[in-house]
Amino acid sequence: MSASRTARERVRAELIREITEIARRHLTVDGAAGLSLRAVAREMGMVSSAIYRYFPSRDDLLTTLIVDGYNALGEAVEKADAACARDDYMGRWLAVCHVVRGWALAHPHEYALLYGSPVPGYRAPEDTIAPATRGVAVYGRILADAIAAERLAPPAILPEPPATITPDADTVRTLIPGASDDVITRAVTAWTGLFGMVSFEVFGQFTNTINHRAEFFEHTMTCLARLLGLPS
Amino acid sequence: MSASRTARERVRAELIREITEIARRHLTVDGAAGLSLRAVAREMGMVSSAIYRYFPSRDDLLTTLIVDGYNALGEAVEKADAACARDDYMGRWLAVCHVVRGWALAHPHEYALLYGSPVPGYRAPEDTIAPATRGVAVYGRILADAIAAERLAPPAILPEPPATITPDADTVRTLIPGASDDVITRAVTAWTGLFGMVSFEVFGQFTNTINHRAEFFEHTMTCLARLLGLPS
DNA sequence: TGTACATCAGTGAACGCGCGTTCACTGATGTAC
DNA sequence: TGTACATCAGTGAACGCGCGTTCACTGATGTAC
Repeated sequence: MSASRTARERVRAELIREITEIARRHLTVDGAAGLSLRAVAREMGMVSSAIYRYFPSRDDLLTTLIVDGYNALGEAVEKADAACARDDYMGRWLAVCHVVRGWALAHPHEYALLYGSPVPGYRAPEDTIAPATRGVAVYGRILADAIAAERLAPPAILPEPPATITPDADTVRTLIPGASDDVITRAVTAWTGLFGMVSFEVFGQFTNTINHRAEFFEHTMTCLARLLGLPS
Repeated sequence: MSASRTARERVRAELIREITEIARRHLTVDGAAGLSLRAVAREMGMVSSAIYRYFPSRDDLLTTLIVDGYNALGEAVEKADAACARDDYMGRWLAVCHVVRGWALAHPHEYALLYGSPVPGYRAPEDTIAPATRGVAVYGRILADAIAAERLAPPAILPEPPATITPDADTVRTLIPGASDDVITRAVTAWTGLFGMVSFEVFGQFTNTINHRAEFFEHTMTCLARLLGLPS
């Protein structure tokens, strides 16, 4: 009966969900290198070999965590953007910044998994690429919208980028249609600036130095937006 | 005899050097989490317990590697800066950027140890703080020199930072005497921008996107310098 | 509706591995008289 | 200069632990006639 097959499959899906949930929690305690199938199985009340009914290997579990992480962050970014007025480009950018920072602080080890040092011995499969671009796609749309509305006015304080980088700019341009090479490089600068700031905070580089981190972050993100030429 | 004590001590110092060298090489293969005293001992041709004559624990070895890493990078930064004309502030900044990037690409795992995700279960002792500031101290001196020579002219495209961050700015100001809160926040933005860019490249975020990385880096670092107001 | 068969989940033991750290010990190297 | 003693380096065995993965197996759950 297809109804009962579904029943079995639903239990199966639920268990997969439970395993990843536990694994994710273990991640936040021991980091990626310390993620252990046996420990997860123990917490599931299963014998360690039973996990292999659900994940063919430890690396597969890790891949699932990475994909889930990108999707969780990507979805949060999409929602934050969607909650803003379409023509409030600065507001949309800041909303994205805040949600990235908030998510990273709430899930530091997951953030480290996505944007920190690569896990030794782990090679990310193709499946991780698409979810990884969800967040940056939103960013591209904000800029593209601003360009289309002729509201992007980058201050003329910078030299033109060298023509060498045009092929790379073309790649990025698929995310920000209509952007000049100059805007593209500014956009990459701002985006890496966002993650540089978040990484410094999450990885502890601001300890004993910057303490009013929310305000600092807000202001520096505004700086980057101005470099980009976002209005207001 | 004090000469022979020195002989013994020199052998000892040499062995410590050799151990850290091997450990550093293992780091570049397996990452920090995979650094193993036993593996190092094996390569030294020693029995594993012999290592304990030189390092009281694995964490101590790790601390040594971190301190050495900060010192190596710090020294490289100092030298790169020293090789520039004192009043070529832009040149000095770019020299620092290039040496950070070059060192990170040459020693990705060491870079990850210093600026990547923290090693799970490892807590950095006080000894790592001083060497950690060597690089940023150079950066501060460049800006302070430019300010003193009245050559720092940040473009007036940014709002003033909120007064809340003044206490933090004061802390940073010990590194950049004479800087206003506005300059301080720009300086932090540029510095995190540098490390954001280097981390993205070293940790693989530019794969399949940015390929002319040296040119891209050079240009974005120039952008950040202009935001800072460095001349020429 | 009832029965024979196939699928699947989970068990338990095992393989082979590596790890950090401790401890009693053997020799060799240095020191003090 | 020679000898008794102290210091130190390195050994080898052991403790107790955890890991990923395989494999033959037992039951339970579903499927087809």
